[in-house]
Amino acid sequence: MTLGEEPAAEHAHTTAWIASVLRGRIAAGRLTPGSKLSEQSLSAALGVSRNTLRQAFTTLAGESIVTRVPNRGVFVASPGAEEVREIYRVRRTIEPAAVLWGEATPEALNAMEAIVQRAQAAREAGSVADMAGANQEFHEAVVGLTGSSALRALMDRVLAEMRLVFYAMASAPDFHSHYVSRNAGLVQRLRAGQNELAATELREYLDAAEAELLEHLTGVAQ
Amino acid sequence: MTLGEEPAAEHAHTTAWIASVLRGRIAAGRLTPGSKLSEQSLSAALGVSRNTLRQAFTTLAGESIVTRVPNRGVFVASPGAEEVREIYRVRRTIEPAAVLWGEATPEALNAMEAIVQRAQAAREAGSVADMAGANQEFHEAVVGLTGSSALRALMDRVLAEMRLVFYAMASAPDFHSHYVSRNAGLVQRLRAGQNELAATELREYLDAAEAELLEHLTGVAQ
DNA sequence: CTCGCCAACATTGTTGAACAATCCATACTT
DNA sequence: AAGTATGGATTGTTCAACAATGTTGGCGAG
Repeated sequence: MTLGEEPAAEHAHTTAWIASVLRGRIAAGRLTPGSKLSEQSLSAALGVSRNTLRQAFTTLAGESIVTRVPNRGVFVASPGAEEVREIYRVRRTIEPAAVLWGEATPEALNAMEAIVQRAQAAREAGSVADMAGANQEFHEAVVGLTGSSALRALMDRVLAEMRLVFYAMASAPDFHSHYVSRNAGLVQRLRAGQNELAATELREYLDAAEAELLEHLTGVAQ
Repeated sequence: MTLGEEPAAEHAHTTAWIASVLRGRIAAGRLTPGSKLSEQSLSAALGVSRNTLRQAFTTLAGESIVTRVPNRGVFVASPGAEEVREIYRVRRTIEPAAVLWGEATPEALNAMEAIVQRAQAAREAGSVADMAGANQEFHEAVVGLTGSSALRALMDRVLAEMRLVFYAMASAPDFHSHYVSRNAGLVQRLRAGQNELAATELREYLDAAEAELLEHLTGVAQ
């Protein structure tokens, strides 16, 4: 739990294990955007060969969690304004499509409503992290309506990049709380079978979120 | 050295180079679905170390062009019925969304129309390969309307998997020719600003294509 | 004093060999 | 003949080395 790495738990795929460890550290904010991941130090710290670490790097680079600069090394991705725009291009495409054409079964809607309630509870408790987590879970559930694992994986990557955006921002504004009630409204629309209305509202939602994020991003940095 | 691999042109990123070579061979059908990619033979044939070949494998596995079975090796992916369903879940989500909400600029429409004409010419010339290629290009252009490189990359992967499906089929039916005229109609709808109609027609289009493919697939194999 | 060149250093990219772990196939035992 | 044991082959991982490239510092010229 400290800083040491002692697991040494022989795993089938050491490379996948290492990749997941790094993914977790980045997601948890222990490795901030822009940090350099030195092969030498990391291989020593994790107790694996430089070679397997390298393999883990290629998988993480494939997930665009990490960027590779030739002969310079790998760095934790530090998304800027352009990356944010790209993120919302993706979200504005697949999320409304999911609510419009996805299979909103009663079970799926119940699960989404449960997530919304968890987000509301977290908001009232003042736990920003939990609220942000529940919010991301909600949007993942939205994409899950398509039933496609590939789209879900893409959304995972996009949300991971979103987390990096938040870590890269100096000041962390109250970004999620505005949107919790909108999520609740979205579920209601879907329950009523008003999919088209839900889709257009979600697109406006995403437009607003992107604008807010971009404003905060360009206002602080660059 | 079987057939011509002699370049040995020192490339900046050997691993990326090797990955693209394998990608090309698979796309060209020289490596058919299910084939085993032996580390020993391939590393010798390509003139690279087993270690770098391994790294190239991880990138290809990330693109799901290749599947890795622990302690058994890597094989060219051989998509079955379930994979086809997944492919069309993705396509049925992002392609209609692209025509519905994407920016169909005049230049983009002109480019799409040019692709359609190339497909028609190939059909009349009887060149199935060219027609199939143009058809895939068309759908890539459709996704390109979103302006998102990530969605475009996803579509690339999906189309690569589609190619594997065709290679895996014993008999190659005339699959694409039915749909060339539909593509032309789609462009017309977009030119007229009838995006919603275009989207619903595209969804029906994709439904029909999936059904036809599944029928041929389950009829022949399994 | 500043600018540009140059050499030493550090890091990454790639290779080859080695060993453990696992799977497959053959041959052996009962 | 059926099940089991043994051997070989392939993959997974590590290590040590070298080549290629980037960085850093100092040096001298202007």
